Amino acid sequence: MLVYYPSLYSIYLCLLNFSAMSVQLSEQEIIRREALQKLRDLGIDPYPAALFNVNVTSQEILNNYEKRKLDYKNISIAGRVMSKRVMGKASFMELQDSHGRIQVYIARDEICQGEDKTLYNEVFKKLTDIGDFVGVKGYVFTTQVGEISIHASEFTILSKSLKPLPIVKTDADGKIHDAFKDPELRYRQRYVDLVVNEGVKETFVKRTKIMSAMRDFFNSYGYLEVETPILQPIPGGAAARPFLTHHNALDIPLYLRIANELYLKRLIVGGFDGVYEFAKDFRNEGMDRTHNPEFTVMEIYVAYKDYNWMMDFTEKMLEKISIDVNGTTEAQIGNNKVDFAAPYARVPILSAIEKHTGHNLHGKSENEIRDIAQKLGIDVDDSMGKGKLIDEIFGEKCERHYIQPTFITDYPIEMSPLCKKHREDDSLTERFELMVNGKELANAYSELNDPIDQRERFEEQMRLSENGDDEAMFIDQDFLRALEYGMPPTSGMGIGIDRLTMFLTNSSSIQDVLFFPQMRPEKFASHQKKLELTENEKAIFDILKERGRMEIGELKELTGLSGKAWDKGMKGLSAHGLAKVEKTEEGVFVEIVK
RNA sequence: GACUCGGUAGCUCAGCUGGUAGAGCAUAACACUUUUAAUGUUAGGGUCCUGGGUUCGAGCCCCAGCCGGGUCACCA
Repeated sequence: MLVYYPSLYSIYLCLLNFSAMSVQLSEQEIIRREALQKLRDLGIDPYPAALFNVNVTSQEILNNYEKRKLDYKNISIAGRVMSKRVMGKASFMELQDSHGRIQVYIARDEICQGEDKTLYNEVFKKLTDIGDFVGVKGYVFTTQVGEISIHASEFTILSKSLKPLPIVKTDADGKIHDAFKDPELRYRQRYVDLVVNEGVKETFVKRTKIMSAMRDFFNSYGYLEVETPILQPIPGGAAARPFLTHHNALDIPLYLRIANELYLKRLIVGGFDGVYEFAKDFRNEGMDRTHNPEFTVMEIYVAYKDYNWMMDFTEKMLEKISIDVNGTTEAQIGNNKVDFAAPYARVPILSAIEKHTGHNLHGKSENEIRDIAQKLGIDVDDSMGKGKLIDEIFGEKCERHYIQPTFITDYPIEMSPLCKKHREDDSLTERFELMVNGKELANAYSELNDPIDQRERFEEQMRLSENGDDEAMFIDQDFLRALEYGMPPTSGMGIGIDRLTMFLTNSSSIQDVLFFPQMRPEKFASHQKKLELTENEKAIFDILKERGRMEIGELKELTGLSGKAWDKGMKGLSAHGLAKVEKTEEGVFVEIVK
């Protein structure tokens, strides 16, 4: 996108380049920069280059020390200082490494064996801040109040932190105080969220485990993990609005993929038994608690299978993933307890509708269905075909009832242009969606491999497109050519990784399972070197320039500014360092600063 | 896109239907060699999101905007 607008692009780079501008520092940031200089003055590099050997993690110590005390006589550990409690000649600090936190005991005469106590008195007590990375060597012991701790014999600064972290404290009852929970700050500064909020890392570790459990499952069947293009000349495989970009050398438009289905099927045409891809897809649509413009979908295609086989496969997969990740098939999702143990109920969509509305739609015409939808209180319009109407009815009246994993099967043909017709009813397709907690989790077909039927379905999509449906699919001629060479009967399945992660980590927002959810770019205060005065500031400055120094009331009078405008103007001028207010016995004077 | 809630110190938040900006933690200084939300004493720290308006006077009221959350709509 940016290449279309070079001027915007340069403005954007300018915004990003905020570090070059002077930034106002808080008191605490200034103090930390001073500490940095003092360390250097003491001959200590606050950012040493050498590696620091670590031979244990906090978790290992806390788990194993009681059982194997002798193994922890000579340990070396590194991490961030998360709290400091100084008590004269001895102190405690909490050290946080990638696995957790452990308390460290630092006694002055232990880390300073000789006469020189600088390392303790200055470096540790005064120049070490919360957030600094430090290395500690020593042995593990248990304090009088029973906390497993490290007794430090050596203390090393590994990296100085210049920006104070939010302080989150947990009291004796486990109650969290001053939690860092402003969503904007948490998502924009995920690094801080990860450091100070317990449990955030765990969500992301689980996300990765979900993907590796899934990968293991597929690999155990011998299926091949592949990569297909993200930049596509025709965005196919789903109905959605794509992002558009441009390739300079080829001078062609390219789309960011909305799905990878058509490419994976080409690989089945090419002779692979099973292929799968964890794909970042991109859709240029609204954002909310469950939608991010880029998201991850796993799609898998297996030759010589149908959607019945895929249901068995999918439920086995989810059962395994749930156990691998959470140690149980049960998952708490909001107020619901969901059990991922196979097998799952299988309900044809028309039966689901009959059950929850009392209307049997089998063999009903489009108009009859439209009447029923209206009776059910659903907004309908003439552009909606049979498939869309059924989808609406299901979405409004049925979807929310399927809390436990349930395969909803046999969708109407109009909604599924890439799916094979049902073997028993050609108004339906061999498709299922897996519903969990009232939401769609996975979608699968017996893939359409009849090239002539596929061409007709695409042409039907084109007619929809001409009727104004801007999400109808494009015709992908190369994909049709591939099908004409022949694709074996194939079943394919796609599953939303973000949504699955939300379910298995009980997260209510997609932003909680994405490290960096999309946000409007942050504006950084830009204190340009070139001063630009506001109208108010100028009015005051122009008068003051003439006189140099004058009584404040008189100056205000002369400017003719309102109280607020005057106040803003004066504040602005002092902030720029152009004017100074001085209080003397004769009164209050404003002076221009040279 | 609509509605709604919020934006005040580094962080978490108070702020009386308008009158000199507050607390806790954090920070600085002093004391303290097994503490643990360490403690005690003292001190400093503010573009009250931005811009207008009303007013003698606005963190507070009015208008416009920016950013975020929630709900709904659109959308798989």
